Order: sequence, then structure tokens, then C-alpha cells
Amino acid sequence: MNLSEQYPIHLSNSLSGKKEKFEPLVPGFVGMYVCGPTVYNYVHLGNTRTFLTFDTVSRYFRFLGYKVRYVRNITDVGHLESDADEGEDKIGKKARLEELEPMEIVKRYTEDFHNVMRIFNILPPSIEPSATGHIVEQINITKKLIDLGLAYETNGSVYFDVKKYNQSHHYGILSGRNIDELMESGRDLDSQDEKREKVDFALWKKASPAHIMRWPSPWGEGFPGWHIECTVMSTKYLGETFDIHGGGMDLKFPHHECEIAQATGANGKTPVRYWLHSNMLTVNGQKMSKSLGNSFLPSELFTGNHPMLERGYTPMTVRFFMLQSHYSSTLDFSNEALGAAEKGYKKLANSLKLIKSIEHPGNATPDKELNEALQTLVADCYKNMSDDFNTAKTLAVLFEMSSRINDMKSGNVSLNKIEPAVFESFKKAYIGFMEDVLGLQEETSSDDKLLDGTIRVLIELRKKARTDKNFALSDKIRDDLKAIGVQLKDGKDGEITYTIE
RNA sequence: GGUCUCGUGGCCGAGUGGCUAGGCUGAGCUCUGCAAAAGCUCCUACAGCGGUUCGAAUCCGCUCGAGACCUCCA
Repeated sequence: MNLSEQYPIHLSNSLSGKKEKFEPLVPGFVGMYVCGPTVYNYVHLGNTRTFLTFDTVSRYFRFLGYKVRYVRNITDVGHLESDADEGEDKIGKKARLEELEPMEIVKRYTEDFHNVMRIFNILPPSIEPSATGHIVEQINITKKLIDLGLAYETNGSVYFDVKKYNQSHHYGILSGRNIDELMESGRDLDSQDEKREKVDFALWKKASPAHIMRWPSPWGEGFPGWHIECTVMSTKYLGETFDIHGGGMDLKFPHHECEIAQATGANGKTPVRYWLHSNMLTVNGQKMSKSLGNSFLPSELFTGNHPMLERGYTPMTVRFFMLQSHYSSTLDFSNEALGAAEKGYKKLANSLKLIKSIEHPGNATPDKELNEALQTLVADCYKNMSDDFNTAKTLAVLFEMSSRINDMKSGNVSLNKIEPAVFESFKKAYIGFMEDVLGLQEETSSDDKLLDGTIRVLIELRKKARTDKNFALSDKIRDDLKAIGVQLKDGKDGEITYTIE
């Protein structure tokens, strides 16, 4: 029995609103699409949480032995500005503000995005398609929808006919809306007069004369609507039906709802089997967003250079902090919580370093209870992750394992009592869940060999002073190092280790 | 206004019909030349009011409070 059978994954499907057992379309394979960033600005921490969530999801699938194709797009065109901007596209607007070519903007912020992902140890997706690279496909599906009678052209723009679609399907199936209520409520947009109904949404927008980003189409020069790129890119690389579609909660409506309508309308089948939505990062209980002005840039977080921050926090501290809550809950961001996370993370990271250096001596005289307890911990890691990717529960188990690792180091627990095979699986699980599944690496604040060598010289001097009972000198070495941020720790075996604060 | 979610101990945050979540903080003990680290112990909560049940933080209803979506947003 392989791991995926032993620990079947159950996940919360937003489509059904229930936790369901995950059954891949093709055994052993997972196709997953996640809505990526719009690269017209720096990514903030709230964005990062979503990508971290799905990073962990894809990591865990792979850890269980699935072959994963993870597609995450780059939106470099298409998002319409609000009514004030008369349907102008975000990238184009920003470009003129800064007097740059749109592609310059796209490149700058894409690189920033990749950089942030790297810093947080968020692995790259298998495919990272861009909207501008799929204009032809977007035009084709728009044509198809017109031919099927599900879309119509007005003044060089093309809109999806939601009412028509709703006659044979259910528009609102994901977000629980009903079309009559939608048609009554909501604001009037500028393009209202072009649409038959206010619920209709653009598949293709005519470009105004001033509009920079434009492509020729059967309806004149223009650019694709917001929702169509995801439909095109997901189905192109994953098929007309695929396993998982993820994204932030705020995309559920209208974005994801429209994706379902477009894809179902065009291909005649339900595009996605499991919808996963990650919840928002909040600040003082309010959603973190650029428009509210309460967002944090990753760089501000690392340096502490932000009015709301008392000091800086490392990327792994932030990663740990986010993993301590479930992805489907909101998570509130505060100095206190971050400070607590820092200590917690360091504890786990210390044990990670420790366990790597511990080897089993062989020849066990096993203690049955102990061995069973250790095996239970390993199994619990899998069980908790398989239960809707519950990273918070998994971390609780890792803390327990961390204590046992410290026991092994201190001698509280004798390695002789642990069966070699149990020890190996325990060690492998701790390292595996920390590094491969949760992506929590050791954060060497300095891998500077010169510094390390220098500290070791001082440690040797201190050892000598202690053997000579020259505590005045040994304490001075320790205290002076402490003052500049190097904490020495005396082990029971006489070995001295250090951490840089 | 419509749709929906949430309200857990000093703080953060899991859980969701009966069994200790966990982290941080605080107190104590052990180890230690003293520290630090580590191990152990303690502080035991589920907004309020009703109801269902042998039993509810967990299900149902109401009240209060907070938030999200309905418009670009992860």
C-alpha cells in the first residue's frame, strides 16, 4: 500500500461546501491550477499567503508520491479598472503613469514576484503561463462562445450572455448566488449600455485610441476580458476537466464563477472537480489589501521598516506564522503573533539541525512503548496533512517530535531503546515534513565561514578557561559574545554550541 | 439591502457531539559553577440566552459583536 492509499487526502471543496475524499482524475496524477498575481504592483503579504497555501498543497501531494502538474498564471493584461477608468486595463494605465512600456512594468513586477516566492521558499509551479502569451486562444474561445450563442458582440466588445447560459446551467453554483438577485443589485458600470444584462461580463474589450495594450481580433483592436485567460490556460495545460483549482477567497465571485460559466459553456463539461479557496490575511481584523492601505510588503516585514512593525522578522518566521493557522481561516497579523512565531520556529529549526546530526548506534534493546509512541507521531504527521492540509495540527505534532529529539540529544531518551528502523523513519519524517512538506528550512543567519571559525576559536578559549575554573574569563567571553548577538550554550557533554540572534 | 463566514484560556491559533491540540507569555521544579538551552509540572477556555441529547465549545434557534463577498483585489 502506498502513502496516498494509506493516508487518503480529504479536502474542503468550495463547490460542494463539504470535505470530500480526493480522487484524482488519473490515478497517481494531480492537475492543479491556481490564479496567480496581477503583475502591475509589488506583491504584498496577503497575496503571499495564497501562494504559500498552494505551495504546501502541491508539496504534500508530491510527498505522497503523486506526480503533480501545477499551473499558476501570470496576469499581465486584462484586469479592468473600476468605473472611473472606463474599462482601461490596469497594466496599460500604470505604464502611462510611469511612462514605461507595459512589458517593462510586467517584467519588473514579475521579477519582484519571483524573488519574493524564492525568499519564502515557495517552489515554482510546473508551468507559469502568461495571459499575453495566450491571446490567440482567448480569441478562439470567444469566437466559439459566440457561435454557441452564449456571447454577443457590441461595439467591438464581446460579452458573455449570463442569462442565456443560466437557462441550461446554474450561474452562481460556486458562490451560491442566484441570478435574479444579481440582476437587481450591484452598481451600474460604464459599459452597462453595451451589455444586455448587468450580470454579463466581458470576454473581449475594445481598446480606446489611447489604450496601449491591444491586439487585433475579429471584432477590431482590443484586449481580453479578465476571466477568460484562466479558462484558456487551465484547460490548455490541464484539460477540459481537471482536479484542483485554487485561489484566494476574494476570487470566488465573480472570477471563479465566470470561469465555470465560460468553460462549461464552451466545452460542455464541468471544468474543475475540487475548488480550494484560501482565506484572507487580516490586520486588526480587516482584510489586508492595497486599496485599504493596510498591506505589508515582504521587504518591509524583513527590515521592520513599517509604522506598524516593532522590528523585522525573517522569511521562515513568516512562513511558520502562516502555517500555524488553517488556510481556510482568516489569519490576523500582529507584532505579538509574529514574535511568538519566531520563537516557535526557532525551536523546530534547532531540532531539525539536531536530528540531522544524530545517528543511531545500532544494537537496540527496544522499549516497546517508546517505539510505538514515536511511530504514532510519524503517522500523525501524515494524518493531519491528509486532513485538508492541516498544517496547524501537523506543526503541533512536530513540536512533540522536537521535544523527543531534544530528549535524544540530552540523553533523556536513550537511542538504545529505539529500534533502528523506527529511528530512521522518525528522523526521515521530521526532516521530510519540515523541509519538503512545510518548506521550513534552517535559516542560517550567516553561513560565513570566517565568522564561524572565529567563534569556534573563542569557544575553545572558553572551554580552556572553564577547565581551569577561570569563570571570570569564561563568563566574559560568553557575555561579550552575547552582547553582539552570539549566544553560547553549554551542553552536558562539555560541547559548546552557539546561535546567532 | 442581499449572500456568507466567524466569535475558543493573558495573546496567537487548532478542533467540532463524550478523550490533553499546539505555540507564545507567566509561575514552579530538574539539569548546570553561573547562565542559556533542554526536560517536566501548573495557570483549563470555548460571546450571551434558549433548545435537541444520557452528554454540546461542537447540532438547532434567537440575540449581541466582528468580518468577507456583492466593484479591481490572493
